[in-house]
Amino acid sequence: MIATVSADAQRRRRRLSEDERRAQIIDGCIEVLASEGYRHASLARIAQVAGVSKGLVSHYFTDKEALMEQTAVATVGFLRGEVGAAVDLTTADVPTVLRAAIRYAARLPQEHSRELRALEQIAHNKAAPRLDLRAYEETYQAQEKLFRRGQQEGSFREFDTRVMAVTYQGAIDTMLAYLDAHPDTDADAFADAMADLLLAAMRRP
Amino acid sequence: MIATVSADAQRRRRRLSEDERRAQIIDGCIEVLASEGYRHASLARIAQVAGVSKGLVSHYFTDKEALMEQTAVATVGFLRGEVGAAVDLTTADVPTVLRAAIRYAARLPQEHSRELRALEQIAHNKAAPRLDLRAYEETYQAQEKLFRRGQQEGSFREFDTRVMAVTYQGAIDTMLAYLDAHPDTDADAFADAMADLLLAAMRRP
Amino acid sequence: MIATVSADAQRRRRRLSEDERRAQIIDGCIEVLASEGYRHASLARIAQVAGVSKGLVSHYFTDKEALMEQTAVATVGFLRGEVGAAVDLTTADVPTVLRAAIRYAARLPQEHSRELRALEQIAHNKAAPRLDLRAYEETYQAQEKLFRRGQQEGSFREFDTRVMAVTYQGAIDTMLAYLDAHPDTDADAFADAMADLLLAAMRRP
Amino acid sequence: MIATVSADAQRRRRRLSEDERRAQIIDGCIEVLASEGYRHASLARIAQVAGVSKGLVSHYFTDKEALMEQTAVATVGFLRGEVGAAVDLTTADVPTVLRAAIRYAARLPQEHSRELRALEQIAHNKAAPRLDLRAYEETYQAQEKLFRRGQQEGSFREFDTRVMAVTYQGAIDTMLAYLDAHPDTDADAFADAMADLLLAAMRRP
DNA sequence: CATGAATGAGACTTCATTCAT
DNA sequence: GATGAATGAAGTCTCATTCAT
Repeated sequence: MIATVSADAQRRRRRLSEDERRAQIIDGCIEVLASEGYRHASLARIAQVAGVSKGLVSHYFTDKEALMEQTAVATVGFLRGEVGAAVDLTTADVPTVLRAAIRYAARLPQEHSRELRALEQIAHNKAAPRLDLRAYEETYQAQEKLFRRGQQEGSFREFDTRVMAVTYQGAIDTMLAYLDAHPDTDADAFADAMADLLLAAMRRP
Repeated sequence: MIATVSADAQRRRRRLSEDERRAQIIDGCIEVLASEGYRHASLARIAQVAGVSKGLVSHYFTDKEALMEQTAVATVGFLRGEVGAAVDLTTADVPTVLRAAIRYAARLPQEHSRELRALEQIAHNKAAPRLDLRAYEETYQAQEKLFRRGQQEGSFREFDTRVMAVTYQGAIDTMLAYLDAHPDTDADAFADAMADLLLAAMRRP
Repeated sequence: MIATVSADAQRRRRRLSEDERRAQIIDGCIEVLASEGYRHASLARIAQVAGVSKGLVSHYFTDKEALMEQTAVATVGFLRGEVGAAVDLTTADVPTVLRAAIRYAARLPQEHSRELRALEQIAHNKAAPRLDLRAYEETYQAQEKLFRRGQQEGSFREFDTRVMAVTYQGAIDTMLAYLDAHPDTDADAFADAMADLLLAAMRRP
Repeated sequence: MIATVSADAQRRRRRLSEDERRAQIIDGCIEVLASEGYRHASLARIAQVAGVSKGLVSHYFTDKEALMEQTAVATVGFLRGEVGAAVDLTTADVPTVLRAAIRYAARLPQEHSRELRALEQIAHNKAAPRLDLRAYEETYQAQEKLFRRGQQEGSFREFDTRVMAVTYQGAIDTMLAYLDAHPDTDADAFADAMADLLLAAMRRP
């Protein structure tokens, strides 16, 4: 949970700090996006789920677009923190890093399905798709850097790192959606198998 | 082009068969989705672009959701036909089939960017995500069948075919989006490189 | 009455020509402005009084500002036509023209109180007051031309024609408001008395 | 300035007397009305300009209408005081009084443009137009009394004093608006010319 | 006394859908 | 069959007013 206030949503006219209210509204926004989709994510519905009046949402967020954007930023930051805390990108060798990253990613749908779904809803419905492209570009570059390190360390063969980054990211994203849609799947096993496949694609023969 | 009626869209009150009308409207729907996005795809705008009255759209399609669904079905069928015509799934050995399939897919964004974008818009805005799951399930099973054939033929090593299918499909989908967003990329080279990577993941060492 | 459709306002889903609908809506707008003031002239109220749905108002008029502007233009044109038909500005000598104009103006509050009030409401609440200034400037110049003709014809003494125009117009406008607020007043007598006063101010002694 | 507190508007939580607070808020109200118009005169904006919280405005004034009405009353009283102090209505002969009054009025747009504009905004947006009528009635009667004195003193000819009062007041009001809209005009010269015209209308030939 | 967070009614506008022509 | 005028529900946003602090 990003916000821990949802339990008290019933009370009337509680006075909260600006940050608490923003978190509460953003949490409601995530909830509606995740469970009902962007189509039904009206400000009225979000306010209702957040346990807050419509007017208050408009008071804290200039307009709907701003709310969505800030929700996305907050959620990305939150997830990045979770992943970052779990995966050490620097010390280990690259195959180990990738295995850990894939394994960790595979657990996200179980623990943060809500946030993942909300993010996806925002990403595919926002007016300005340029931010998306930029965000992906950064991700690709970070991954390419990692792949090149693997190549320099000798564990990876030569391949086009950009193509690999697109392949890798596509596999991960699709795995997240698949695991979210099939909760009975053994996520760790699935992740390990996918890591095997991807590493087989990269490893020096 | 799915429909070949767009040229005549100007003419007024042409008497067309039901199928022609549906195709005309679906083509307008694709056009608006691809160039203006789901947000701006009102029935009025679709009718305008299709060169048809609003009332006629409602006459041929129960409601907006039905129009979107039928547009998706028609477009998927169309694309599947295009790919199927180009790739012979039976005679060649599996690695060759996959190379050809990936290469062909990579050319889709150039030739059918409109249809791909429209499909994406529908997929991420539709009310019922179940169709997606079912459609994907069929695709996964077809791919798994292919992978198992490769394993039986001896060209592929043992691996979890479901995980491979998810990996493979994710890579392809992401490639399509990447090539659509980066039109200057050499699609054939990109496809070949990705085929190398995926086959490296599958081949017997 | 500008529009003659108000009687049928009850019927449902009558299909009218664009011009008739515009006139119907403009008539409703005038009615609300005159009887309830700009404050209460919401699109919803106007639609209700016009016997039309809210949506139709938005269909025929881009936004509220456009509705108000077109209502003003239509009403000014209507009143100008009424006055123009009654007063011949060219043949008679200037004092006679002014007497006739003042007398005619004094009758407006009886016959077109609604239109006068509506115009006033729009004039004092519109966003761009520049049009007002321009409109008044034109009026002043037309009056100055008339006053100069009187001076050349020898019936008027020398005076500052701009100051006289401001005085004259202020007197007329105030008379209209006064007669509208005091319907029992004998409008013709009032007009004649005011014409006497204003002509006394202008006549060669 | 009606209130002399605006300089201190910055200070926080100053403890002021009730009257001082009211004056402070009324001054903010005038300021917003004059510079931004009734449309933008929300209580929030008025409170902000007055350097006071929204809640305090509601605390001192029952509702928005009451604030507007009291602002109008205070401003009218203020302006009347200014004029009254400058023009001696009793000692001098009537033509002299009128000349002085018109001249003084002509200076108001320079010195009290803010108050005049605010008053105009309130007058044209208030719910109850009855106050206006009553206020005007008093003004008319005072002027008629003056005109009758002029007739008794022999300087004025016989004329309908009510018509003259309406004419006179309309001329003055329009002059004020004209001078406010055309600041480059020589106000004294304009006033003298208008006094000439109005006195010509009244004087015994 | 004073604040400003919070509410909720209502304004404008868009649009899927209906139906007279 | 085909049109597009008309409807009305829903959405976003504003703001006068209330009330916990």
